[in-house]
Amino acid sequence: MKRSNKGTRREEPKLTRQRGVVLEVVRGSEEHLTASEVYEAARRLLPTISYATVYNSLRYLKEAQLVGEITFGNAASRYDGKTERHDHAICTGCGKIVDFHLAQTPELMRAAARHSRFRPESIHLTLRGLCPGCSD
Amino acid sequence: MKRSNKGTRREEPKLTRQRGVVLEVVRGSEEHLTASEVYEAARRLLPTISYATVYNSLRYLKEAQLVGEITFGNAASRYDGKTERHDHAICTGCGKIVDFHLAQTPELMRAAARHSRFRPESIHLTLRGLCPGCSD
DNA sequence: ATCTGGAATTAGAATTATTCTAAATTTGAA
DNA sequence: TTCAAATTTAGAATAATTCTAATTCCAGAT
Repeated sequence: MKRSNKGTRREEPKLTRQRGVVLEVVRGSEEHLTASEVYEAARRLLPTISYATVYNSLRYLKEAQLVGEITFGNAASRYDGKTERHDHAICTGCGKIVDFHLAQTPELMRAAARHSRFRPESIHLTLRGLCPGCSD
Repeated sequence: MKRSNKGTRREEPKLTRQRGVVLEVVRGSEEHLTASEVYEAARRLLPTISYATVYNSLRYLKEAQLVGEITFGNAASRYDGKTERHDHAICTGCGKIVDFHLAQTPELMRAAARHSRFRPESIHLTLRGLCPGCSD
């Protein structure tokens, strides 16, 4: 039987040309690009791609779990080619974002679920502080 | 000697009438209100208050550490009258936000700092999942 | 190969949250 | 009281994202 897929896509993702380009751009960057940065880069590979398609593709790829979306404060979302679960540090000086991995997140999620009485789905952890470059 | 106060206000906060009203509204609500909800409520207490002043006041109060700002995804910021450090769970079904307190956050912050090599300032933890009401 | 229906793409308009601007008002110290 | 600085105000401006409606693409059926 085929399951519904609300939020996450179970069926094999349909990678059109433009979605492929967007994925390639996100994966190909060391940094975490914004939608508009993705658009600029994607346009170099496929000049006819539209802004809307970049947004559509990013949403599609996110639901297919091929990219991650990072949101901080009210700033523009950034997209992440790394899909394994991980955490982020953001520099309060220059805005730089760094990935890292904390081993204790599974227990953390259980603890958070216990305290909140929520049925847990995911846990998101962000460190704010100064990156090595900004702390003199 | 008087210290500079970038981001946080050291001197005693100046509570004008409108700031007082905004603070009262945020503190007086069980929920975490958006700026526009704060505006609606504030206007009932002080009908001449403007939207811009609500935003200005929220920023001022946040810097003075009298309110907290919560941001999730690309949704509007919400404001929190509780200023002790705490964490949030957000329901992926209905959007409800619940506060809770995890004892291990100080160690967590140290671990995150070690992994990222950042000089830590604060740590933010969010559980996503289904609230009791939404998980049947 | 051609037709056809659904999905995807496109350009640009619309929406929403937030910040900015400039003028008016308030405040408080001299 | 007077004056400068801080605050408030209304509305315009900005920026990120979503929506709309028309067009194009593509896979499967004929």
